[in-house]
Amino acid sequence: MAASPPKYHLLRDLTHSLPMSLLRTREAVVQRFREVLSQHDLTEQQWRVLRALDGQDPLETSLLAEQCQILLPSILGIVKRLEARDLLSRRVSAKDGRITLVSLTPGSRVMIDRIKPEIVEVYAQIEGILGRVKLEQLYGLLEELEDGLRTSTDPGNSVP
Amino acid sequence: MAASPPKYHLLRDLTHSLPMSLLRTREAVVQRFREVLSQHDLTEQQWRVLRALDGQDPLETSLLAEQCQILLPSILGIVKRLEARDLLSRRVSAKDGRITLVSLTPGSRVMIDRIKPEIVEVYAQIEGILGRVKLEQLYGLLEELEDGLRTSTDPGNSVP
DNA sequence: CCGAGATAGTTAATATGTTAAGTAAAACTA
DNA sequence: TAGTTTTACTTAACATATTAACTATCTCGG
Repeated sequence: MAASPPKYHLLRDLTHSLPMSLLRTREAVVQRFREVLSQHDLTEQQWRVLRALDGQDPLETSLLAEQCQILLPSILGIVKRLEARDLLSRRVSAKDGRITLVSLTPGSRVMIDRIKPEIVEVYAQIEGILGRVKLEQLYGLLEELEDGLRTSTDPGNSVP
Repeated sequence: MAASPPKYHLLRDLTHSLPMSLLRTREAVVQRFREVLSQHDLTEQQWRVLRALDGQDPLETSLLAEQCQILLPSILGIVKRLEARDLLSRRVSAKDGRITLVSLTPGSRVMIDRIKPEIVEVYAQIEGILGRVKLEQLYGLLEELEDGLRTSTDPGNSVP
């Protein structure tokens, strides 16, 4: 008979565990982007921040962090470093003194427009590998798993 | 008509970019494991190292790093910290003075056996969310994408 | 055996990731 | 409205990630 399916009651070998698979694939993907971004002296995270602000310009720090999937303490450093390079500006909200609004600068807008097409290129490469159908399928599965994990926090926590 | 498919010649909104999807899903998954591991004062990376050694005990540093998908400079610190806690031991290879062999200790073996079942539990939860079929499908797509990315390094690099 | 070149680790310097505390400015409540 | 609680950051402390430079061995061809 055909190869038996993996047995989940035992531990899969490390190489094929889900966290590792996700990590390895992500690393492979991000590597491509990093090659482009490093040419502009940007880290992947810094680009995420710039990208997030592009289009919804003044954004408060916590929303920015959430969209970038970066924790507040990390975002703080990233934003400060970008601010030091005149790629971001910050100001305290007039309505709420606790909120800090972050926005792009003329310099970063130019930079973003220069980088975008290169990034689009990378996406095209990736699509070329899996094909649009499988790529959409992958997005779907990832989202389904993520939603499932975030919904059913622990055995018994539907809606408080 | 139905919703039109995403247009890849434009940039997907950040939230739905592939690196972000992979990151978000991985974070959601890893979060579950972290909850277990933190009870044992282990980080995700430290557990990866212990898991990798479990079964193929004395392993040289670079192979360990490769299997854990962790770069050498990082592995070094992780190993040293675990060594300081008597969870790992290191010795220079007799045959090759450049190689450092890392192995588990009695203490870490006990610890691993105690943690394993809890980790298996988490895997069961995850499988329960997607179901075995979709989970396997996900593994397949991730692997296919990863292999594709690693193979076609750049437009033109089949075999050197 | 000798020196060039390849290997396996280490260091160093920065940038992030993570968790726990600490702070100032709202929003709430008695 | 004073006191309490919540919110949005900030700091601090420690663990990793990433790239580059450096060191001790090895391997090899001559």
